[in-house]
Amino acid sequence: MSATPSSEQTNTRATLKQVAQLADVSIATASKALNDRVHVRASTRQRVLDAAAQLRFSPNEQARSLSMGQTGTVGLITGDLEGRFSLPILMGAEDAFGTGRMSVFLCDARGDSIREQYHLDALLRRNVDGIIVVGALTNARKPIGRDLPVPVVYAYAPSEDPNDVSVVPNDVAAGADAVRYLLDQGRTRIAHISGVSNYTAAIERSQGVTAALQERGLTLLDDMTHFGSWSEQWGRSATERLIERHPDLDGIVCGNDQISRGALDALQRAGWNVPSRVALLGFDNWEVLTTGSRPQLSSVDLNFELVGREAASLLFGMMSGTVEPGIRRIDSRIVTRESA
Amino acid sequence: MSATPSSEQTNTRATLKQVAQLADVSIATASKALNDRVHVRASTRQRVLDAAAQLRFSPNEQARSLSMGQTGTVGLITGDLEGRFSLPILMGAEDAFGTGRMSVFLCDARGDSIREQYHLDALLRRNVDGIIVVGALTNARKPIGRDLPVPVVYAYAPSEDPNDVSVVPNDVAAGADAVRYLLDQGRTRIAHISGVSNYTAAIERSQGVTAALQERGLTLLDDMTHFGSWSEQWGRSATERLIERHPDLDGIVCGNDQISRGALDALQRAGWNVPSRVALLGFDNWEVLTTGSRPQLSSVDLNFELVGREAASLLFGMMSGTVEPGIRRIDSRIVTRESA
DNA sequence: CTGTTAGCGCGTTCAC
DNA sequence: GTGAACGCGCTAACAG
Repeated sequence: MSATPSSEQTNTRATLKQVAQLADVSIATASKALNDRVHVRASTRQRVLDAAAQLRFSPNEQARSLSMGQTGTVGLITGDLEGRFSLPILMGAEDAFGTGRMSVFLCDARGDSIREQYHLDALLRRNVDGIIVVGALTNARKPIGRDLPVPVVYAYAPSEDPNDVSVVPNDVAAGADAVRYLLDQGRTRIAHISGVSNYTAAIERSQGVTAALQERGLTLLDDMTHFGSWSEQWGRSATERLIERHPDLDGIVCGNDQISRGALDALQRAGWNVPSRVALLGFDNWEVLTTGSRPQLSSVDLNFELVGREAASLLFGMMSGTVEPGIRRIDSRIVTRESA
Repeated sequence: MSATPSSEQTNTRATLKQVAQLADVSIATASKALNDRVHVRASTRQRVLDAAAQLRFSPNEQARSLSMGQTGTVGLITGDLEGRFSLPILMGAEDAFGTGRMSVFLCDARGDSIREQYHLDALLRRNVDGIIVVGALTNARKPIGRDLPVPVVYAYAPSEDPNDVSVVPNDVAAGADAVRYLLDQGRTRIAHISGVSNYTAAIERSQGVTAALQERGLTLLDDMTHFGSWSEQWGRSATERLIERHPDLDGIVCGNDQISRGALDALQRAGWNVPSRVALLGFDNWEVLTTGSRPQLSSVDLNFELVGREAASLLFGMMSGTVEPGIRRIDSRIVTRESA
């Protein structure tokens, strides 16, 4: 068959009209039969179904949505190049929608607000039924538009406007959980090496960490969170300093898994065993980092898939009714490996 | 304004009809004016443009594509959960299409061929203008369908059918380049620790490695490629064995960056300096892995963005003409850091 | 130059 | 039960 030396496309798709002709009924009847509407005789319905099957008919969504007013598509606008956060969220959303029932336009704005507007316009022209905006950081962001004709849910980075609907990880609780986990292991001389100091995620986790310590009348080593960057290098250098100053150090809460890797490296070079002397607990549960090291790293998983799933079902709710505005916070879970 | 306690959506979008009424012309004239067609007086055109601006009109793509026969959308079906390969490809494709001109449906089939068919059907119902299929491995895969009504390009994993159009990294050349790079540094006692033995990527890189050594009358240490898994752990254990057997080892080509990290760890524990005693070169150039270690890892970048860009422009070509079938191979580039 | 007419493919009244 | 007729929003062919 397709033995043409160069690729070409001539196949065309069957139309409802053709199905109707083949079944010898009107277009209207064919439509009713296929959509399982009432007022159509069983035998007629069967003729139509057979004809449709024979022609491998499937309805043209363009035309269908033009008359129905719903497209069955949603837009996902992300600013997160790496996809570290937006892909799990996308997958969660796909799950919530049900495979194939709703199609997702993925738009990468690359942190550029002009490109973001461009994508937004394209999505509106295409009449998406809703939009999910995924931020690159957890910092609150400006709303993507005012009085849009479709519902919008903000995921990962909440909207600054309290009248919008947002879903984010619960960073405060995650920080507190991390500390309690270490405390329950009997660790009491705990340090916190975090990431960039103006990231909401870093700040809120730090608040949770501090609060959980206070609950038990404890404080952080150095009485502060050490902010720096999200890198292994920072984890290494910060840990080296801790090693010098605090021979009694017995646990570190690391701002992410990269910092955790750096800390592990520094501890091992100093001959401090992990986890027997110092326990290590990071955030993000990025498998390529956590399962490669020896010992493997325990980590707080922020459940991005759940964030996506919740965002999708909220969007669903807004499409067919009304939803309370505000920020939803999704709980995290600790994945135990060998470092803590 | 939007001070309602719960989110709702009532805004509706302006239609061409409304623009025409406001400008006091017929719908057809309005259409011509907005689409910059001929046969419309300058003053009339301006009236229409003003009206459109005032109503913030933008055309309904559903209706437009229904009459034009083109939707301006493409589908990207991927099986690669992590997005390690498909996201750069997606970004390359977006670039090639031009932001906003073409919208991309992202479908994650998760390696499940049933889900893949489901997504394919949905894309066809939505009348996408073309489809890019991104594999999870570089192994050749079965065509996604026969005689589809739209052009298809396979990226990363080529189609088994030589009449299809595929774009993949050039793994043989990448392997050869890696070895030549080490040879040019004066390394001659080179080992190759690769990944899973039935991955085309692993096999082809190995072929390139062997061939490039042969060019200079050399062979691999142990006279073979060491296959295993794509993990740090495998890199570690394989390297430990090499250290025992080959005190003259001076370079390792690692199947990916994770193996490279593992090798680095083993070498450093043995007190073998990198790069002065042993040079290390991996594949993939996954920054989170390569820039976190000390020394930072040099790596062969397989240029996934270029793969995506090429796939997109081939798709473009097929949409508006004809394209030679077959497999295109995209060249890699070596990113030099500190390990080689 | 402009307006009228006729589709694109489908869902949905409303007569018959 | 069935089918003709209309509309979704827009573009294209033809008259004026």
